[in-house]
Amino acid sequence: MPRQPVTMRTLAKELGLSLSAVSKALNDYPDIGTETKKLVLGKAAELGYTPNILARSLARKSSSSVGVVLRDVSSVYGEMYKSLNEVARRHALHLILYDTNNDRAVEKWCVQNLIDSMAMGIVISPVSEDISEIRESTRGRVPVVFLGGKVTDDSVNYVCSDSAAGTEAALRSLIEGGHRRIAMVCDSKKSSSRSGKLAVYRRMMSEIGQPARVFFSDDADMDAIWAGYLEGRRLLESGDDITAVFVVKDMMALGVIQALTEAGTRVPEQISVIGYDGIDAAGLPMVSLTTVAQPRMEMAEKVIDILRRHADDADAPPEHYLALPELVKRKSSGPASLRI
Amino acid sequence: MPRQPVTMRTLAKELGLSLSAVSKALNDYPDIGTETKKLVLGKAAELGYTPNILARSLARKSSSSVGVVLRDVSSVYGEMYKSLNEVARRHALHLILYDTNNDRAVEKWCVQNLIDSMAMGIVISPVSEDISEIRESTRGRVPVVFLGGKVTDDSVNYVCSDSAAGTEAALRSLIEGGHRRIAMVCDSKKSSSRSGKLAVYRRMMSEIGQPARVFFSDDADMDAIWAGYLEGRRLLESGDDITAVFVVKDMMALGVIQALTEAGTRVPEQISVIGYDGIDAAGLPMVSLTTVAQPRMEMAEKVIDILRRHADDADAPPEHYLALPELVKRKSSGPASLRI
DNA sequence: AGATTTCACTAAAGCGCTTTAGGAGAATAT
DNA sequence: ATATTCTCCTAAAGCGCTTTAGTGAAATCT
Repeated sequence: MPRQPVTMRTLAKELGLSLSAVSKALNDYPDIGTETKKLVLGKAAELGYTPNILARSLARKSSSSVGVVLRDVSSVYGEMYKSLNEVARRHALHLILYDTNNDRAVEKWCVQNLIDSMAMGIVISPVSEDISEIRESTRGRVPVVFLGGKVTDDSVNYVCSDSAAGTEAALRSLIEGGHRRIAMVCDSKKSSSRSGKLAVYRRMMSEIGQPARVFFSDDADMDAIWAGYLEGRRLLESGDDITAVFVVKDMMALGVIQALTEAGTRVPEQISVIGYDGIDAAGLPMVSLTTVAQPRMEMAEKVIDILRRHADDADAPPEHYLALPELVKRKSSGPASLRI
Repeated sequence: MPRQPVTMRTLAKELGLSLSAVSKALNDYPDIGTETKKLVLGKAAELGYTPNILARSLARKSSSSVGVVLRDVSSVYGEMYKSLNEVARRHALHLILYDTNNDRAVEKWCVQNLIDSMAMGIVISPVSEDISEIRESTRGRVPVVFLGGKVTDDSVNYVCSDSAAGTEAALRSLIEGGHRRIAMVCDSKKSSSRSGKLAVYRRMMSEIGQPARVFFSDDADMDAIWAGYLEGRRLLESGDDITAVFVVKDMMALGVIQALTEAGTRVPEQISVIGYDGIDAAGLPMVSLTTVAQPRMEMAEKVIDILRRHADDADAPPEHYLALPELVKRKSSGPASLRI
């Protein structure tokens, strides 16, 4: 028999109490008797009462779910979802995950939907650096945290890894390994310079008295691994006798490696490769990519943290968090002395 | 100025109509005038009205969000999320994704939460094959589709790949490539035999007059890649002169390959390896694992399909869908003649 | 012309919960 | 003894939408 759901009304009836008394007991209000509270809680446990989240959210005008809007769930940020989910669960929050597939229209739809579901917050890795539309539709209604280096507008909340520090760590490890002719492979001119990776590279190259050797892949729509592959080939054809290369994205780094090994260049014996992101695949034994990994749990915690603070106080000042990434050394890089 | 949200009441006031008229206009009811409908729709567009999803769901007693409860989001089913999300969006559905981390308590919490949010449906890759608890809490309240081969109880809905067909395709390709001494690596005794993979293997081995060479890794809590690694070593130590191996999970296959290459056995020249699942990583150039890939889009469509049908009609009979997987040949397998 | 049907709309209850204002009774103060 | 404060509870409005029952006017039928 499909007994019908037990609501607050059921509890109230059973105990001869008013609805408000039950509500107060369940929500730890101050003006409720200790005895009554016990009674209500007992009955609730007995009847297996669980609050209807929808009704509660509607009445409270804010739900307990946060929207996660990603350009591509099969990216680092998708992999960060696991951490995000765990942190969220600890705070009894629910995550609604959207993959916008890099489509601004879809992105807008997702954001609107989240607003209409009275989401408690939105974390988003936006399609474009132009976030005016997102700001427009979320305007004051719901706190937003931008994820990843795409947005570093100080008037909004954002969490990303400190790419300057990460880049420096990667390059320093190469330089300390004796490398001098170090190339850099970037995805897009804009994002690499905005995040500071490019600037750090330029500075460090000039510090060791080397020219900057930068390879740009500016075709946004290309598969990252394939983009990396093309740049790997260009790098080989450049004629520069490069001994190491720093790639701004792991996926592209895999493409670079592919191009190198295909041309008979051994990694890391002839050329060391370091990526950036710390994707799961980098850790596979047959991949074993040295990479600058982002501290996922830390970032996830910070995201939820900021969201909660801004949910409590709509006028809280914008917050920014730069997580310190960690260089994870694997088999794709080594000292320059490996060279024959 | 943070103008306050425009609701149906706003529209009604502006147009001098009743709330119900507005609702009917927006929801395509039959008993509403064509003119009025136009007026309402026009005003709605003008004021940028969007319905409050929470209120709607509460009133309708069913929401437009489906819960996706996965044992591990970084598995094949996590990778299927992208497809699921796309199909869902086409039907204006929202996906709430949970990672249970293989914990039954967490799983229960997730399911309960979905019920309390009046989810329109739940798709779940359950922690355990004992789904009594799940059935108990969802009992009639919400349609559930089980994902993956763990559950094949005909009294519930499930969608998974036809592992018998997949296994047959993999083994046939090996046999046609001239292989005879073919081993099989399984994760757990139960799941491999329940899904039929083991039976097919046994049958096909006997058909070519070969003994079954099965390696079980029964430690459930082990990292799949490491589990595969161990079985790979056992396989080498077995002394059997094996030329090919079929592994029931891609992640384990990667471990097997790792063990083989580490021992100086070349893949596929000396031993061919075929996995099962079709995870993204299998397609990476440096991995290039031959695998039995599940048709994600097709399965996603079927899942949503079943859910929708059962949401409309609570008494619809249970449905089962076996998707035909496809053998994707890559560099980890080849004909036996490669052997020196 | 009167009875019946159809059309297009409104009123009002309800979904399950929160929250504000207020009230009865007991405890303390004057 | 009355006035004041607490304490614990209730009543009722409200969140934004859906949906059933009902109503007056126009259209159709006999």
